[in-house]
Amino acid sequence: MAKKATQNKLTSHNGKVSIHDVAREAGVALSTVSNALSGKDYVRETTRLKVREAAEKLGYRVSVVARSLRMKRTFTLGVLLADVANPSSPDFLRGIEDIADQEQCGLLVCNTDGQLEKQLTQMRVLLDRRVDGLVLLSQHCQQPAVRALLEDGTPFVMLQRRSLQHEDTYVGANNDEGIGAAIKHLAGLGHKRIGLIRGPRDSSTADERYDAYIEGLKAHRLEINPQWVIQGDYHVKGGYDAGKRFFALDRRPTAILAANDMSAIGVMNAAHEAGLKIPADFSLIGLDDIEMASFSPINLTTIALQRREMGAAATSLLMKMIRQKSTPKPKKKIFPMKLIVRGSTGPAKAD
Amino acid sequence: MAKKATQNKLTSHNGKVSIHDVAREAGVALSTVSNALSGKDYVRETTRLKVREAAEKLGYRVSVVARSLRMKRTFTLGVLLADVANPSSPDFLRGIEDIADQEQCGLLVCNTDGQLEKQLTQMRVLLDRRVDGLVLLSQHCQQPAVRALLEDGTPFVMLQRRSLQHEDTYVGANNDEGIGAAIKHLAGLGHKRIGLIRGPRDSSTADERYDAYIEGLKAHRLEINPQWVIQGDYHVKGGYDAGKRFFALDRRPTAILAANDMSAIGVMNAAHEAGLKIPADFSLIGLDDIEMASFSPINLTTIALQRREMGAAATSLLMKMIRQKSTPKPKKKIFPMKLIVRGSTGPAKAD
DNA sequence: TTGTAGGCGTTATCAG
DNA sequence: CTGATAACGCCTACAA
Repeated sequence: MAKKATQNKLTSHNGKVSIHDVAREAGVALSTVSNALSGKDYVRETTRLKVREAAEKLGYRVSVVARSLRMKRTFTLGVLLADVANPSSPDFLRGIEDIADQEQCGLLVCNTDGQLEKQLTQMRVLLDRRVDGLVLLSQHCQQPAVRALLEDGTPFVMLQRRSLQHEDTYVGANNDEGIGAAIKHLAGLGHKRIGLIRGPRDSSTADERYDAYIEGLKAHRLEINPQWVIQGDYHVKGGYDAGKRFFALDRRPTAILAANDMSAIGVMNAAHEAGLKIPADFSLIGLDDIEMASFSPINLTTIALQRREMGAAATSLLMKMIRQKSTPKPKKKIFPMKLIVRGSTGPAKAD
Repeated sequence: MAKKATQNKLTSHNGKVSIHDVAREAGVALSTVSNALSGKDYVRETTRLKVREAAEKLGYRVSVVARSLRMKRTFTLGVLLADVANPSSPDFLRGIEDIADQEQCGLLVCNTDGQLEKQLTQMRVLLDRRVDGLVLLSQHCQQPAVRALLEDGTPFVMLQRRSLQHEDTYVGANNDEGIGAAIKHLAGLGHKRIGLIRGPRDSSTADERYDAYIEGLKAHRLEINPQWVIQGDYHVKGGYDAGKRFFALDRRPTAILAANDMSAIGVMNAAHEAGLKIPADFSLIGLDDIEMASFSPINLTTIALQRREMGAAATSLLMKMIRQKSTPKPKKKIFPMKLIVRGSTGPAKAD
């Protein structure tokens, strides 16, 4: 019995107070402290109280890292996104946080800048930290290297982006519906030439929206013209460039559907520079409904996305997967999109 | 010697492969694996290679949680901010991330929504996870309860907010300079009545800016009028309300200095609603220079803050504190502010 | 240069 | 109901 060195350890706490100290203070066994504090129902109330008092007095705080090691659960979720600075990211993040908070989980947030290499690095950072699950809000979700990392067994959800080649749990939005409503709105205003600024390549969402655009044009028997589809990048600059290219066309669209609000803002910048008025000279529709879209100098008609709700839904799904260790069949949840008509759309100019 | 149960453990890895497995695969001792992988220079190169190969083959990834427990270092930083969704937050976050990444640290990000209660909860979440350090980008930094948590010994930096009652390591901006330049600019344009939308209470930065505003007016011998100082909250809504109150004044300012760009946007919304033109009817200056400020429909004259640089500087300071365990004297780093003249300022209207 | 033997702070499993 | 004791996976003296 005298072999353990535990005894002399009892006195020396180098800064942090541990469960040992609480046990000693409360005059109970170490395991009792753990049981009492973690709310085991078989602990006598008086004991629990005694323990709690001791803990309080000593300023004891559990070490989540020790607990994580033991429980093989870190109570931490990893979030991978292209760019926090994109105005739509924080809303998703908030939704994720809503659930994480209520599940006592922390959030490890990483940016990938849309670069595969960075994404891999960040995924490793997350996995090495043994996060309980991953929320992927980033591109490259069908790259082999990414998939390899995903095979690791850590539960994950795709949010807003997905891999068409894999059956993953996914939360997205009904792009058909959103784009459809936008085109219907424009058609109703008499627009016959509708342009599209595409989202980045390697984005499933951008693909879906493109398809929905084509479908929408067909549905309203509008002209489909490859010149009216310009590649964007979800950023202002891309929208600006696309806008300039549109304006340079001889037969140019009377309405532009932008990949997202930031692209639409880019178009606004370009229009301003070119002396074109919106919606007098052409109509413009964004997508996302970021806060800024509603500011009166911008006043952008756009297709709203329920980002916070989507983030929360994805995280709920993730938590479910984490809880029931076994991976049942992947779930999908598609949120509605809603057209918000503001001041950037108006009747088509008579030709 | 036959008492240890280590041996039968060697075969059973329930999912994750551990350093044990690598040791066995490589035919070396467990500690050698650790040494080899963590780059100890006394490991023979051939051994290191052998180990690396084995690790690769088995798909071994270090468990940062186990390492954290052992090393008493989690390689994780906690970031506390009022709101990720505020457009200026992500830029700070990026700066923080720049350094964290290069230091192999992860970032645990929490929102407080400016609520003391939430801030305390989040701080506990962070501290329980034994983050190596804290970046505080949130209010309430002089509340006793917050200070108590800070006493815990975890290194921390104040970014953009600080406690005037405590000597903390702090990274901020030169508010005098920024506000001074703005007022000089307005005075130069002939403005004699300059209003201010104040930042939230309990914010040191808002206080500093208010002081700078008063100093600026004095320096240019301009009228100081309490009616021209309206409380805002750094949000659009607060700016909108303030704007309306300004417009309702009988003798109203010909120029408004907003607490931040979001407040300024709020004023723009209010002006639009009231049929007032900027800068024809009054001039407006924001503060932050968020990306949006440069978009042509907004085109806001503003005072730029080097957010990303500030975030990075704060984090560098923090890392330094973490490394040299001892807490030397707190450092301060003040960044310049720069007036960016755009289209929201113009000559004062003749009275 | 490599191997051995703790122990970091918890929780879980069993005996009492 | 409470109390020993063994892991969890890793790092680090110290010994060989």
